[in-house]
Amino acid sequence: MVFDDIDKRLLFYLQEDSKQTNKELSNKLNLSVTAVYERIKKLEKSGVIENYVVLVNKEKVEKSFVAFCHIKLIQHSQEFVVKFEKEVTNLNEVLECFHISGDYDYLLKVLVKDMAAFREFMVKKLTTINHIGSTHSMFVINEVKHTTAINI
Amino acid sequence: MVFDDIDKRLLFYLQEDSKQTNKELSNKLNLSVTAVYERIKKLEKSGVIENYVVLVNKEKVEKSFVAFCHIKLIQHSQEFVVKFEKEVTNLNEVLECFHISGDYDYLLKVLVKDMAAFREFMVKKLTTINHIGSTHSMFVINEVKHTTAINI
DNA sequence: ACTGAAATGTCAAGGCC
DNA sequence: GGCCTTGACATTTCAGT
Repeated sequence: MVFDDIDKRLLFYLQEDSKQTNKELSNKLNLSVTAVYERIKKLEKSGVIENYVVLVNKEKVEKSFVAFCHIKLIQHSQEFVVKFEKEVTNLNEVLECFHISGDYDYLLKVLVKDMAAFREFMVKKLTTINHIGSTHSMFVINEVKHTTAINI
Repeated sequence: MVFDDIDKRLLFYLQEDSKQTNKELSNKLNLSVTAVYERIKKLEKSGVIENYVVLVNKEKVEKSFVAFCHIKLIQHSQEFVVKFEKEVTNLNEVLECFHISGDYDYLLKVLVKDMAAFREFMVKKLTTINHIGSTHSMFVINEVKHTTAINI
């Protein structure tokens, strides 16, 4: 699918605030409401717009502790990898999991209440997954920037 | 603010799909439309619901390359830190930036088109920021899990 | 928290560059 | 092909209970 400048601006606005009405967007883009509507539908159908979601303030729901965990597997056979990835995906404390280059195999972003909850998570959940060799955790002291908006 | 089970379920649904109508939500929660409406307003006012956004498919907009960059500063005076954090925040390739514990000071999540674009980003943007000591980059081979939904 | 009603928004149809 | 106007229908929002 091909974007023009209007599509890019539209995506910019929607990534900032998806609750704007088509009327508000039509004013910003100097278009009719229907034109905006049709462009959005096209972006949804083509899969560019993947989803509409609410972002929740993690402090307000008592999930203030963010950690990144490096993980190395013992072995890298297809079977082990698939199983590990599936089990990690099922952990709701794990918001993100990436297979990465470098000394470790995976990088996980973990969100829990506090350090005690993190310890609990490591001992009772993460390290009970088989085939994990070593782990190395880094704790977030401060979140400097965090956006879901892609610059298009 | 105190949540009951209904609020938690409501947040679960909204974190999955914020485009559901209050009517659909009222069915799932066995409430009236207005009750749902009022609960959502309360969650917005209290700041639990931070924002409504569109999530864009990064492959579809030619941003398929994700890297994590560790950064160490030369010095850690207030002045240097503030300036570094401000400049990093202004880089649109940087989606996330965390001040972290461990060998490095910061961890950045960078999103660009490809390896060539990443090189460009490092040479022309990131390393032109003053006071950066050393960097260490890790490349994402595969995204195993990525969600914005917090388990409440 | 519910009902009911006004205000507002979404979306389809048809016509015009 | 993309844009506009119109109008029907759905949803949001708010007052009263």
